[in-house]
Amino acid sequence: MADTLSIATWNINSVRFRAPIVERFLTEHAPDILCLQETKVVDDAFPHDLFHRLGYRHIVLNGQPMHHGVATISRIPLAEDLRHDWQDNGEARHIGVRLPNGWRLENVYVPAGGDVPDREQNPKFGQKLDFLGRMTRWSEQLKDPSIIVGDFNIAPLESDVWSHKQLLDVVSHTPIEVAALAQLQQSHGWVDLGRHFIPAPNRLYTWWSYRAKDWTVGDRGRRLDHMWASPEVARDAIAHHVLEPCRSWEKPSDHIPLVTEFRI
DNA sequence: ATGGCTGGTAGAACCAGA
Repeated sequence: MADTLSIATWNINSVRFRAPIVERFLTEHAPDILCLQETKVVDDAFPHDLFHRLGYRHIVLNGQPMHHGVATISRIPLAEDLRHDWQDNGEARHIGVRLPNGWRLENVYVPAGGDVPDREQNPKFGQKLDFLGRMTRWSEQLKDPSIIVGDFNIAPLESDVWSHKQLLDVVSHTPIEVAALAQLQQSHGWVDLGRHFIPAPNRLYTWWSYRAKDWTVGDRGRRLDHMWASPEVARDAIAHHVLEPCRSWEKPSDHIPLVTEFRI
């Protein structure tokens, strides 16, 4: 009998503040595994009870005070794997696990990179590029069937942003970031599952700013969140969901969840 | 009109997100 595995990724912008919509998402969509970014909570204060109550008893954390933080939450057993500090500054931006079938699942929160797209004027932009460079060197060596998901903070394609022209100088869509992301993708032959299921130039966004009073007016979105798979894993991807309605839920995250279903 | 808002933490004329 064929079986399926569904994996979700969501930049939640505080897992504690967002508890009601996390519960709604898990109840309505029930992925097997949920990868969260920007949990904004130290591991000791993580809301384990919320997830246990919903049937998610396997949780692997990499949190820190105040900012950042990632968590991988599952109904099926997980084996904790490596956690990388690709920025080399102690921030909690990655956690890796192994799934029962041997796949690796990497949950990553790439740095935003500040405002100015120049590493001389803005050290955060340099850190973002260095993070991607270290990821690329890791990815080049990777042999195992793997899935990497999360908030990559880069919208690579013209159809990944509401205005290619107006965002060319805006961090997240600059040519230097797009080139760095392309190198990372090429280093393992990663399949971009979002564009596998919804090819360019179709519109595909995962983030809308909080600053607009109504996020749907003008639809000024960007595709910052991604799900990538090794070529052999991508062959088992059978469906992909982009859950835009979650952007209109009560006290929403500025990012929406993505879900991919795999045949296993 | 891509920063107009948001959350965490301190108790800010804060920081960070993107």
